[in-house]
Parts: sequence; C-alpha cells; structure tokens
Amino acid sequence: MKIHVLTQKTGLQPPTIRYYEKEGLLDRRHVERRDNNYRDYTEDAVEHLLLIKRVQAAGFTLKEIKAIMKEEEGNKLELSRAIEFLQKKMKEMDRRKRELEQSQSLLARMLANKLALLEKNET
Amino acid sequence: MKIHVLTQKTGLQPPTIRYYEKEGLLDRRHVERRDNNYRDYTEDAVEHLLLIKRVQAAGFTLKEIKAIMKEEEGNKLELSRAIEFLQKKMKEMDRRKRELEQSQSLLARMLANKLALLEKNET
DNA sequence: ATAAACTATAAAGTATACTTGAATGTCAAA
DNA sequence: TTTGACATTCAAGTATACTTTATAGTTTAT
Repeated sequence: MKIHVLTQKTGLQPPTIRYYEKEGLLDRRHVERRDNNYRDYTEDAVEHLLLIKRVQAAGFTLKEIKAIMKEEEGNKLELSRAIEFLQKKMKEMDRRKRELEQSQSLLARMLANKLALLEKNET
Repeated sequence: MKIHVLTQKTGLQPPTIRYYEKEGLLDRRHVERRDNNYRDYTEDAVEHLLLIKRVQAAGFTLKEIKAIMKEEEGNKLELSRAIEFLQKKMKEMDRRKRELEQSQSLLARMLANKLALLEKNET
C-alpha cells in the first residue's frame, strides 16, 4: 500500500513514517520501493507502527523501541544477555507504573477536595 | 538553603532548578532572594521538586505539570471547570497506564520466549 | 589576602521527535 | 494533455527539556 493509505490506518503522518524508516524502525518486511521509487508498505507495517505507537506512549524513546525490536529478531545478543535486557526493561516499566500510580493518587486527592467543596457549596 | 543543598536533596542539577523557576514551576513559597542575590530555598521546595520529578516520570510535560500545580492553588478556574480538568487528566493517566500494561505484556511474551529457548538448550 | 568553591545571568548548544518548506517527479482523471 | 493529487528528497525549522559556556560577583578556608 502507498504511504497515504498507511497514514489512514495508523494515524501517523507521511513525514513521520518516513522519519521512522530513516531512523531504522522499519525494514524490508515493512517497506519496499516500486519502480517509480514510491514506497510500498506491507500489511505488517500497519501492526508494526501501531505497536511503536503503543510502546512509545508507554514512555519509551525511539532508540529504546528500536533496541527492543532488534532484540525481538535478534540472535545477535546471546540468549542470556537478551533475557537480562528484557528484564531490565520490565523493571523500568514497573517503575514507571508506580510513578504513574503515585501521580494518579495525587490527582485523586485533588479531585476529592474539589468535589467536597462542590458538595458544600450545594448544601 | 542554597541551591547546592537542594541539588543534594532532590538529585537535580543547579541549572535544572533555575530552569524550572524560570519556567514558573517555583514561586515565593519555594524560593526567595537574599541580599547577595543568591537564591534561598525553603523546605517546601524539596517536596515540590520531588513531586515534579514523579509526575514528570509519569509522562507529563512541564507545561502540564505547571497547569496541575496552578490548579491545585487556584480558585482561578471555577470549581466545576477545575473538576473537569482533573477528570480529564485522570483519564489521560488511565490511558497511559493501559498502554504501559500492553507494552509490558509484549515484553513479557518476548521474555517467556527467550526463557523457553534457554530451557530447551539446557535440556 | 587570595585562591577555591559557589553563586548569578545570558546566550548558545544538544538531543529527541517531529514538522514544514522548497524543489521536483509521477500518476489518474477530465 | 494538463491539472491536481500524491510521491520523492533534503534542509531547515519547532518544541521540549535541559546542558554547556562565558563572564562575573560572593563567600569560605587557609
């Protein structure tokens, strides 16, 4: 499919998708070139980009995402090192989750305060 | 306390703390100037900066954090609008948490694969 | 008293993740 | 066939969140 179709399926913009490719987040499995030099995306590209979006929204940088993706493929790292890497990432996510929960409870307290005030005013 | 002491208590660097002040994340409650023009931080500044760190680690920008802080003070916004604001932020955090959990389960699957491989190799 | 350590400001530089602009090429429909 | 929509590259611009550099004033220790 052409880039425009992919933008509709992913919600990303053409320059963003090209940028990701330039940064090495897409490969032969996701894009090829046609005779006219236009990019031709596979169906896999859709899933792949949506995955990138999710992981990115979870707070990872493109660099980290690339490392994770590469790792997914890779027997470049040996097994034990790959496991170490993934466990480190898991811990990072746990930490982020805790921080998120703490912030959330802060907001919850603020919200409770406001709601109490509202109650008072209405009584 | 002087800026150096605050850096030790927060783990932030002097220019970062000054930058936060410039960006309006600190006010009279947190900093004052002495006769020599040196900044003099209150104990409140410590808690405040650590809070900023946590909320930031949860994925919020300084601008958003500032908005939340301002709101915490503020009867600038009327009550109902404040509540709306906080509820919106809560939803954002829920979404972020879900994305984090999805990414985490992705990593968990990858990790499970690696561990299975490891098992196999050892048998 | 003077060097070392700390403080200040202002401006420029850096990294990340894009977005925008300029110039050009390709294709599909009227 | 020519106009409009879409594609390409490359370079420059933007926003966020700092960090670094340069210059200068202040305080502390010896």
